[in-house]
Amino acid sequence: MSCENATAQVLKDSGHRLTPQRLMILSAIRHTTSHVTVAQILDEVRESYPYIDASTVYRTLGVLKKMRLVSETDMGSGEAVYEWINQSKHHHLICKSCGGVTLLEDRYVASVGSDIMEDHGFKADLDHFAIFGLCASCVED
Amino acid sequence: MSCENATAQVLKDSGHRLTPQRLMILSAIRHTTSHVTVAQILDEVRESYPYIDASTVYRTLGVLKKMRLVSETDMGSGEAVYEWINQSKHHHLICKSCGGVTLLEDRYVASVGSDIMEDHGFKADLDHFAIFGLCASCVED
DNA sequence: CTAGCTGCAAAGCGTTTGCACGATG
DNA sequence: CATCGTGCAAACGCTTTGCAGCTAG
Repeated sequence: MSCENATAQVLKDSGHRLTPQRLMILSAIRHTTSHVTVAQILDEVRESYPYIDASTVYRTLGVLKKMRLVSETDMGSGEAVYEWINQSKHHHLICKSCGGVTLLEDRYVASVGSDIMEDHGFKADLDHFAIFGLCASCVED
Repeated sequence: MSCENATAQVLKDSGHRLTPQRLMILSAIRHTTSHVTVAQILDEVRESYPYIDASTVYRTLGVLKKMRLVSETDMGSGEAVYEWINQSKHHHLICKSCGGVTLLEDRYVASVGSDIMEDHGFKADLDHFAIFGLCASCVED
């Protein structure tokens, strides 16, 4: 039993159909440690099923987004990245120089959210943040 | 003497040419209280000079970005927004429901930057942040 | 004069949409 | 068997690029 089985059930229960394509897309998203692009999903799925179309991936991601099973983040310039929403919130530090991605625990950001709520009544969506900058090794240059 | 004169001098000093188009683009950016899109710049400049091309605007913005005179922010889905970089840092709260934009003072975010630097050696670029969520009035629905 | 800027046109990119066929429940 | 999902193709919107002519310094 693979780990995306539970998700399959959730999809089914919500009135969506379970197709091979969707299972493969699901698998591609869950079998990465962090975020994926549509291109990466396509590459992976095409290894076993070459006829998958980008529109199918986008439409499936649309469903998963609406069900809050995946998050979409625009990392600026170009493709959006998608990530499985799980219990342990985290964020990403993206180096503008080398493109490296570091995980950042939620505690760095969490307090900001409650401060904003208190002062502005604004319910900030801080589930997944992309923070740009220069990583430790690139900052030396 | 208009307020973009100083900028004109900076451009000149850095070896760039001062063209009427650039002056008009400069004016369009500075004469807004907050951020502008390329489309808005085009609209404004075309009122006095209808032949301006989008590529000219993009190229000028590229120069201004490289000189750190304007910041580019991807507010997700669609056009990037550009903003004059000035002394008073701030961020934007963008309501996903009504699209309203609220200014957020820098102090909410500033401490996060130093924390990240301390723990990860990552120099986060937090000059201008776009924070999505639900504004006070939309959160009630 | 001559490097750099412009407008035009076209291409590029990620994403969305219309449509008829096929599969799911 | 009715609906929903798919692949294909084409369109979309924002942005970038090649190019020949023009212009600022």
